[in-house]
Amino acid sequence: MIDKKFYITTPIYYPSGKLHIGHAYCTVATDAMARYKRLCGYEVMFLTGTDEHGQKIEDKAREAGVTPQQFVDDIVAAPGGVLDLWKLMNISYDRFIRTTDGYHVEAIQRIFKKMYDKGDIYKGSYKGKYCKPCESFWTESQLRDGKCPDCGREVMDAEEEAYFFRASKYAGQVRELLLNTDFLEPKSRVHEMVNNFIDCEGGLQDLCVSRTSFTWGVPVDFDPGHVVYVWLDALFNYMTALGYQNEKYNDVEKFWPADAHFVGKEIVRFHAIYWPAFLMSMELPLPKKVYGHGWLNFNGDKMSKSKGNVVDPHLLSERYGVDALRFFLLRSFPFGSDGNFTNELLIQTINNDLANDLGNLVSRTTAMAEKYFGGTLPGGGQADPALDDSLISLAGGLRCRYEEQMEKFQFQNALEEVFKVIQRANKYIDENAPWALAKDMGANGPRLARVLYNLLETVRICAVLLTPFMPASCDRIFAQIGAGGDARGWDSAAQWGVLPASVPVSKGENLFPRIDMAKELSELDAIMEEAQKAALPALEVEPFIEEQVDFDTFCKSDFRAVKVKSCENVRKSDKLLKFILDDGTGTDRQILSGIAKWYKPEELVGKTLVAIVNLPPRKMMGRESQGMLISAVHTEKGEEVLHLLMVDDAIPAGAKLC
RNA sequence: CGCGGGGUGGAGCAGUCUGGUAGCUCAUCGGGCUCAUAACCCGAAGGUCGUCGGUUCAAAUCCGGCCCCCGCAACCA
Repeated sequence: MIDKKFYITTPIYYPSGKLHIGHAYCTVATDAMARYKRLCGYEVMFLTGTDEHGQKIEDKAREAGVTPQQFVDDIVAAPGGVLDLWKLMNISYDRFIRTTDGYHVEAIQRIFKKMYDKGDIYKGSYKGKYCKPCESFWTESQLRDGKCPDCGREVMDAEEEAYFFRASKYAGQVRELLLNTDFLEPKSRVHEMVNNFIDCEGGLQDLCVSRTSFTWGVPVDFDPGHVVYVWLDALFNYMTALGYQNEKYNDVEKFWPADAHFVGKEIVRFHAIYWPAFLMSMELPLPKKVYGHGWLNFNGDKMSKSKGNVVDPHLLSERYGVDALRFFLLRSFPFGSDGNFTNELLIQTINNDLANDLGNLVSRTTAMAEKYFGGTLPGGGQADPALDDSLISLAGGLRCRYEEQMEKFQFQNALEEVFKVIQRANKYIDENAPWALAKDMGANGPRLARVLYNLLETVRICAVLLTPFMPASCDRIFAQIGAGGDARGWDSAAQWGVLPASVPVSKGENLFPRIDMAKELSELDAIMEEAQKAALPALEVEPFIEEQVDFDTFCKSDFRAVKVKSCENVRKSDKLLKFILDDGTGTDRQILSGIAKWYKPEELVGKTLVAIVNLPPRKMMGRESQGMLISAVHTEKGEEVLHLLMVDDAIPAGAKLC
């Protein structure tokens, strides 16, 4: 008997902030695969979730003034959170695991103990660098120029007691697994893993699996002070969610080993090396496949929060429809390699594939069925093999070609096959010119009915196969062409003539409205620029200078109170203001200052300011500036803000500041 | 020499493993059609496949040198 079970997972995402298009990409791919397998008749378990422990969450929660649990609850379960996003994107997960769930925590403790008892986990020390003021522990590679990446100060050697997993013991077995099986795909990732982490100098390193420097994690129950460090905690989610080492669920027998873990390329290492090693240690079967997909760049640049160029899936879903976004992600990029996300490509794909080809095909077909036959085709019809055969054979063989690509996770190619058929159908309309046939319904009615029927069948088959990608839109297509339940299934996608001849057809609203590219691009740019600004820190000040200045040097700077006698814009300059100042000497002092962006000249006249007066004079725009006015500067939302230092008008001109 | 990936008509990509007429989508130009969402269909122009050398009857494809871009090496999918 064929095994008709299928277990597939996404990574569990780290909820330290809002999820972005990259998370959506992986999840949509997994969802399409899960839906495809269900369509094929498999009993599917589709797992996703969140990885909620660790230092970063602890820190972020402290910043936000809430407990770590409140912090992750908010990001995961609150409106606009992870659960909402998956609901919005029509993600059909069967189970959602949070690593803070009680059953998972207990299971991890049992697993940790078992590995410890077996000797695969041992106590050692984690050598690294410690920054005392920050109370932070860093690895050699985390340092920036040999100093603390947070504060820039010197660090010292330190040791932290920690438990380690004896990965080295399994290095040989893992190496075999990677090199001699298709456990890890795409193949190109295999060499990267083996060369970098197994065949490297020193061989596969043991993995640190506990920490004492923070507390937000699964406690090691037999050694207080230690919490289980991320990967052991996180990776076993794929099994605890089935009920491994806990009583909450009971599906290990049924679904383990997993058929596929979809993961981003940055965590391939953990899934391809440590995960199998953990399982070997526990003497458990290994998953059948780890698939490392690529990343989406944005306009050729890596997406990152600090660059502020992350793409928001909420925004795009709301603007263009969830199905359009889902389709775009899987149609445009080969799943195994990086893709370059651009707004232009998004709109282009929606317009060309969905609006022009698919939407318009459905639209013209249903419109003609209504127009010429009142929505109900007469039975029979007149076939014409010379005209019909190439369409029918292409559509008839589609499921097979599609399946071949889907089984390899090549969504892009599977969709390509579907769209070849859709394009062929548009061409078929041209070849048969139904509008010409319709001019003499008496003579051509049966032929016309047949032509339209063939189109409906083609649309139906394509819609069945597009269902995993665009479930809601395909339902609308089925409704328009009158396809009932048995005309929507996997078997029916390989059969021609499933729709009854007299099926009721109705032209509904346009499935995918065409988008005005120029208008949309400029609006999107504006929105993203806005978002980028919002992502910048609210308030920033210059880092303090570490180096000390000796007192004598400081005293050499001559700061004086000065009164503004006049102030005007400098011609041909949009930055400079020219000040004539009373510095108490009786001789006017002229200073040029690049602050026109912040002040109007007239509002400064009469003010008492502070200037350094013994700087060497300097020419600016042909005028001499004899000193510099002192301002306070900081950055707000990435924008520089400046305030001139204004002091009490009771202070006489020329008073020295010291 | 840390490790990987990539450089193919104007743009974005496939093809490279398994040498043999260089393919797709978009954009451009010309034509057709009017059922349809100014959509659809046909045709054309445009590439010495980063570079230099080697193997071969034959190289985008195999081998070697060089140049350029990107990623990983640290909890961003």
